Amino acid sequence: MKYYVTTPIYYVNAKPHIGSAYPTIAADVLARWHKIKGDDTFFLTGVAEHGTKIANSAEATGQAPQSFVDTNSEYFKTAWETLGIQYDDFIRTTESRHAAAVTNFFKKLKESGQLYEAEYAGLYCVGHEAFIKESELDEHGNCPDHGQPPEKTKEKNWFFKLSEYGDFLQEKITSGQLQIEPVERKNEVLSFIEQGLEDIAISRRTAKFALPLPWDASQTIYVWLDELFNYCSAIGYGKDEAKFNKWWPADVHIVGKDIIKFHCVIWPALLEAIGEKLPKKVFAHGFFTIDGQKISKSLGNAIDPVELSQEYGSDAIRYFLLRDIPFGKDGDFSPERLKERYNADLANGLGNLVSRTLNMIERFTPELDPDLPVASSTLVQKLLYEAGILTENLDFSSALENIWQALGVADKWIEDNKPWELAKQNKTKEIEGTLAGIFSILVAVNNQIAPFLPETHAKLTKLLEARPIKKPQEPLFARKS
RNA sequence: GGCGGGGUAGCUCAGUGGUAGAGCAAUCGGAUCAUAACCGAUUUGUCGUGGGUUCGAUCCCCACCCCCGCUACCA
Repeated sequence: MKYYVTTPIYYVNAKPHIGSAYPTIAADVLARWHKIKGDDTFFLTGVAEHGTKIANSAEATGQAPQSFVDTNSEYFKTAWETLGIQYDDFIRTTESRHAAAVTNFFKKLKESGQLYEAEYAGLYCVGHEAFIKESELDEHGNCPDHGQPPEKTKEKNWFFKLSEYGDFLQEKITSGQLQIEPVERKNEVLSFIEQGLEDIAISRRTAKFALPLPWDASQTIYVWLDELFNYCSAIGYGKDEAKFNKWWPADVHIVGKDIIKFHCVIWPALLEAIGEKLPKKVFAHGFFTIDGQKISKSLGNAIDPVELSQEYGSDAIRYFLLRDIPFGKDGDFSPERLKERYNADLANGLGNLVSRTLNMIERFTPELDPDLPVASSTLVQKLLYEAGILTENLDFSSALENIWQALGVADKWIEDNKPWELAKQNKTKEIEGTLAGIFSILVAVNNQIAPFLPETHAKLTKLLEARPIKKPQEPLFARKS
């Protein structure tokens, strides 16, 4: 089986923050899970580098746009490396492979007969140097940022006949050929489609730092469409047909809930227009607040995942984000909560269990051969088996909950059998039975945590495979006070 | 305004027509192999407000209050 998973491509105007790390970690876990399972897996992430905002930001720092995005995209690569993200490809929309693919894509679109030229009437804000939505205006009808009324402007653009795709999309979504999860988001998309779709302008006249429309040099390609196409350009669309056919369609696009319409309406309609298959699933994750407040530049409360993982380790960040907030729902991120989880689950839970188990084996039963088969707990087997299914269904928090319940079974088992008492009575056989059983739970748990906590998995594997078995020199997770 | 989701222990949430549960936090006890970690017990709740149906509602109905999302072309 092949498995193709993508993240959104992040806008390099800002540095990576915890919010962009979130879907990236989720995608990484999924990709690792499928790789372990033996699926032929491709995990794509990347950055979006075109647009007027980028051009303006570059100008503000006195750089050429290209060198600006060259610098900024590196921040993302560094952040992902720190967080243990093992992507298979990292696409940048300013790469020539992307530009070439997008050009092909637009030629195909034009040939499809789904494009036409028309006037686009909109509210143009001079301060923004861009069109502004009516809903964005303040109560006086002014631009909230620039305090002046926008001009009603018309410009000639190329349009895509999105309005003709309502029935098509509805059918694909309700039939499940295009899955949208969680279900709230699916309903949202369906109700949006029911209101009637309008055609969309796919080119711009005033945008800066964007790809040219292949047949009309006065227009640039609407950057959103340029960006959406990354999912295809990265896997060789129009260039390496074998590669493209191997991976497309995507098995899942992981996206933020703010961009579902681009992914669930515009994107599938465009794909249909050029005769390509639709992605199988779009999964929208929720947003989180920081200490109950929205993440915003003006509050300056954006959290740098690199700094955070220097304090707690990247595995702890991965664990926290996926365990504490059900994937698909909104949540809150606070340093206190992270510490609580870290201490309760990682230090006291997993770390301490490993420590006490290996220590007892070293002290009481150094002769124990843990590679001999033992009767294992059926409860643990069930919990871990379900954890696998939950992971595959992107229910990461429940999967981790199951795994941690298995750890609880092990702790209880130790408590019930009290190996230290048996040791006083020299009941070696009994101790061996208990400790071998606990050890087998650790082995099983270690396998299940591999996609979530890759660093810990590597450390624990070393500990569990060492012969003779020794207690860890350093705690897996040192408690934080 | 329209459509949709939600208001349950300090926190995050689950839940059913018969007067409420989990995890974390807190308190007490046990244990001592372990990262003062582990195990057990316990506490707290007018289950948003006011009505209604019912023998009985947190769960059904009505009204109201509050919060959140969507209501397209900034990405």
